[in-house]
This record gives sequence, structure tokens and C-alpha cells, in this order.
Amino acid sequence: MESSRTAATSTNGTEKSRRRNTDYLQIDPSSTFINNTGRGFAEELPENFLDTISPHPITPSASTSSATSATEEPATSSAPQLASLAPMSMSSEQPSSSFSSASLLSSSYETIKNEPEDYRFSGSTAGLLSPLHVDSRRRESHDFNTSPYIKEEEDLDGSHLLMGGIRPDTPTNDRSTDLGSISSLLNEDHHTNTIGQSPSPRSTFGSDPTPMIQRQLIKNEDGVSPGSMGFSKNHQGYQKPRNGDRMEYEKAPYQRSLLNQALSSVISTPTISSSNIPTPPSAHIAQPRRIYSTQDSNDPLNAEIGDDIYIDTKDLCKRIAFELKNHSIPQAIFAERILCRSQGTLSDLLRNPKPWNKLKSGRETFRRMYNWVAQPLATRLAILDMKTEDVNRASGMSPPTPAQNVRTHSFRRSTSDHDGPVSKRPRLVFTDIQKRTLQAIFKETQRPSREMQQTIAEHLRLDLSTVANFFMNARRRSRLGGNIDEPTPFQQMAEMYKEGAIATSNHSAEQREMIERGFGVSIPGPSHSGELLNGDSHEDDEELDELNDSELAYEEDVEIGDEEEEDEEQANGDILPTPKVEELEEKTVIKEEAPDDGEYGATKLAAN
DNA sequence: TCCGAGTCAATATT
DNA sequence: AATATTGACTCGGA
Repeated sequence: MESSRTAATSTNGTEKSRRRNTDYLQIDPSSTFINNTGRGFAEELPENFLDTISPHPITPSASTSSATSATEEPATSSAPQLASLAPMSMSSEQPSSSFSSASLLSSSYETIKNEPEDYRFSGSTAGLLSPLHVDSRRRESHDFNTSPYIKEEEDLDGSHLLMGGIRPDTPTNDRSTDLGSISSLLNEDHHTNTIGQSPSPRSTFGSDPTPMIQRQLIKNEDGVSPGSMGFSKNHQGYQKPRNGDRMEYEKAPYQRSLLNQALSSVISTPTISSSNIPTPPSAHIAQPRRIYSTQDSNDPLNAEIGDDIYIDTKDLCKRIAFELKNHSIPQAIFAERILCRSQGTLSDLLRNPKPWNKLKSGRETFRRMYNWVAQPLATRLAILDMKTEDVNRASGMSPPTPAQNVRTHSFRRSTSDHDGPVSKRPRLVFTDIQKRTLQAIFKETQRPSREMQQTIAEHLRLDLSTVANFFMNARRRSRLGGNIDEPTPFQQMAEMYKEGAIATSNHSAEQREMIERGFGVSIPGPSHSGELLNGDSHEDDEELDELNDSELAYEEDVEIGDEEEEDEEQANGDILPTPKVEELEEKTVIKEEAPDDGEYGATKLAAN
């Protein structure tokens, strides 16, 4: 824990941290309203309410940390950083920019393809298993299989070689362009991010040993029937587990046992370990959503991983993304069946994996991912299927063992029917103004005092708890270092897949171009920036109007009709507007949003 | 009580 | 239809 805390702390003041925050902030605004918002923002804010809110002195200490900061804990002992592994060795093969991934991918893809056939691994490091790799030295560089997500401390040195592949991070900058100016602000740091550097914590054992689990896995591998699962490039979707597949199992006894285990775990669900059982929220079907239990020790996916092992979560996530993509396994399915987590959680984890050494209870989830990929292909798919089917079968009874927090209760709202089916949790969505204001404040003060929060809440007409949640979430998320500039795993996989699948051989100019564009330095990113920035006036106008209205509302405070106080807001204050706030905001706005377009910025300024 | 971690799960985007 | 985002809930520590 402390680590986290520390990190947080350190983060506060730092520039970097700021940037990160910025990043964080920036992201959302993106959506549609950039223009408008940008413009309106300054104006909108309740005038100075910030003033009132005295910016709290954040921990002064912060400053120091710099780059390394967050992640690092570093130094500590020597840990040789696993650094994540991988400082990517860039594979030379690809011309493409930084992203070696492509190469990787392809290689990986192939590997996978062959999986079944290969016995090469048979030895110890089983192919699939590889993640476990026992012998680090042997691993080859980019192969997913080989690449160890896990590293033993020893490896460190060599590890980079090994891992090679996958990490796209390198290219950081590239994407910056995408985001446009904004990104420029942001970028920097992270890419490398956290993940990478992890010093491995513990033990240095060296040698070691494959954890038991791993051994088991390895065994499985052997069992895998070679040709059987041939992974056709086309993958067999998890969904279609045909008989044939099942047959395969037959061939591998060991696997079978595993499967059975898994199955049993699924089915039997006797254990209701977790206290809270998620009641089916919705009345409809009591569908067993999460059915498996993460606590079942028999479940291979719950196999423990030795302390001496360090899992490279980032690479693991890439691998997972690859697998999902390749086999057309929806995140939701994988998340729920294998990880016992929601789709959103999986998506988030995949996008922002925390370094292993910083994980607390969250390791369990990664452990499951790891154990899943470590299984032979057939088994991997089988487990998915099984769970599915069996689960359904068992549905009635299985009490899921969700992760720790299941939300049972509903909200105050629906007074009406109690239990019923579901009171849907109304979800609050900040208005543009609220969001922007909060973000602007966050930039200045990540940890506003209670009073300040209260003031903010009043001005924005939000509950204190909401404001508090905002800051808490913002702090946490900004800390993650997003890989904003990186394509999403999904995207990455898609690219890879494309390349790999497509032609390996002929990378036509087009593809190449694509790659370069995608990962290369310039060129605006596909998704947002461009569109957003461009203004579409019409819409903008509308939004503007709205914004203005709201502003007015704020300024005048309660005057406007809506004022209502459903919330417990009190009439607020009358804080006079102070330039300060506005300035702040302006700056923010300008910087973030429309760096380029001078117009807006100018306008705003002028206005003020 | 307050915070951070880990998630959920409703929404938004793609 | 799938994936990404995100406000809020639940836990465990301090």
C-alpha cells in the first residue's frame, strides 16, 4: 500500500504528474465538444468560485519526482529492473517504426498457429506455457510463447531480449500527433511507463523453479494433441466449440482432468465463499453471471504463482488481447468466464495494466489471465466453452464468487418497489461544465480540502460525495499513466492480426504505410483529433448556447428557474467572481483544448 | 473517517 | 455488437 500512496504523493506536484493528469483530463473532453467547450469553458465557470476555494497547498514535497517517479520504487534494491521487460528490442525486421509489435505479432501469430504441432517446447518450456518459462535463457525473442510474462528476478538482464516483442510502447510519441496539440502537452512520460520498470520485488532466487502450477501446465502441454487444434488462422472461435473440439480433449488426458477440474469448479459451487452474493440484480433471469469462482483452489486458473515470479502485466495483457482477437472471443465472455470480472474491468485492465509489483489484491485477476494463457490452446478454448455451457447448466446454483465488490444494494431511489427488480442505478453524468470545471481544478489541485470540495460541490451543484469521488478517481486514474498515446490493445491486436494474417509476405506499400502511419510519428491519429478539432459549427453553436445558459445559471446562481434544490444544495454562495479562477481556467482550456486554434483561444481571452 | 485499490455496471463510443 | 469510459460501491488499512 504504501507504495501506492507514495506514488500518489510524489505525483502530486510533479510536473509529470501534471502532465499525466492532463492526459487524463484531456481524454474525455475529446468527445464532441471540444470546440465548444473550449470556448465556453472559461466563461462558464462560475466565476471565481475557485477563489473561494483556496487552492490547497498540495504537498509540496511532490515536486521532486520526476520521471521515474511513479513507477519506481525503485531503486530499491537493485532490483534490476525487469524493466519491464523489455526494452524492447526492436526487432529489426520491421521497418515500421517503432512499433515492433507488428513483427512480433506476426511471429507470435505464427507461433500460435503452430502451437499444436510443435513439440519443441516439449522440453521444459513448453510452448504455450512458456510464459512460465523455466529456463529463461532459452527464450527467444519475440514469441509470445516464449515471452515470459513472468520474470524471475534473475532474468532481468536477459529479459529484455526475450520480451522483445511486444511492446509497442516504445514509440511513444507517435501518437501524440494524433491527439494533436493536446497531446503534445501530455505526452511524455509515460509510455514507458510504469509497467516497465518494475523492479522486482522479491526474491531473487534464481533458479527456480517453476512453480507448481507451472509444472502442471507444462504437463498439459504435452498432452496437447498436436495437430488437433490447429489453429487455423481463422481461429476457431470460442464460440463454436464443436464436437470436434471436444474430441480433442479426449486425446489429452491430462487436459481432461484439468477440464474436469475446471468444470467441477464451475459446477459445484458449493462454496459460497464470498459473503456477498450477488443477487441478480435484475429480476429477470437470475442469470448467473459470474459463475465461476475465483476462489476455488482446484481451478487451474487460480493456480498460485510463486513470489519469485514477476509477471509482466503489460505483455500479458497484450497477449491476452491477441488471443481474444485471434479467436474472436469477446471481452465480455473472457472477462466473465475466465476472470470473473466485468467486461469494463477487463477492458480497463488491458488498457492500463498496473505493474505486478504494484498490484495488491488485483494480482488475482492477472494471475488468472496468466494461467489461462499458459494453458494449451485447446484447453484455453475448452475452458471458455466449458464454463459457458456448464455454467449455464449449473446456473441455478452457482453462487458466483465475485470479486470483492458486488453491488447489492440499490440506491435510495426507487422507493417504490423494494426489491424488485432492480432499481436501476441512475448514473450521473457530469455536464460538460461540471466536468471541465472539475478537471481544471484537478489540474491545480489534486487533493482539494474538504472545504474546497464542498465549495466546489455547491457551485457545481453536485453532492460532496460526487466531488470527492471525482477527485479520488481522477487521482487514481491519472496515476495509471495512461497509455493514451498508444493504440488500444484491441487496436493493436487488430493491426497485428491484420498484418500477420495478411500477408506476411507481402506487405505492400499500403500496409507499410499503414503501419507507419499508425505507429509512426506523425500523422494524426485515426480517431479523434481531427474530427474533434474541426469544428462543425452548427453543433457547436448549439452547445455553446447551452453552455452559456448554464453559465448564466451558475453565475446567477440560483436565480434561474432550475434552481431547485433537490439536492441538498444550499443556496450558494455568492462568491464573487474573481479573475483568478477564470484565468486559470482559461489557461487550461486553451492549453488543452485548442492549442492550435488560435481563434478560440483568442476569442476567449479577448472576451475576458 | 479517509484513502486507495479493485471493480461494477451503466453509458458512451467505435 | 464490442470495446472504452467512468461515477460510484465495497473492502481493507491506517
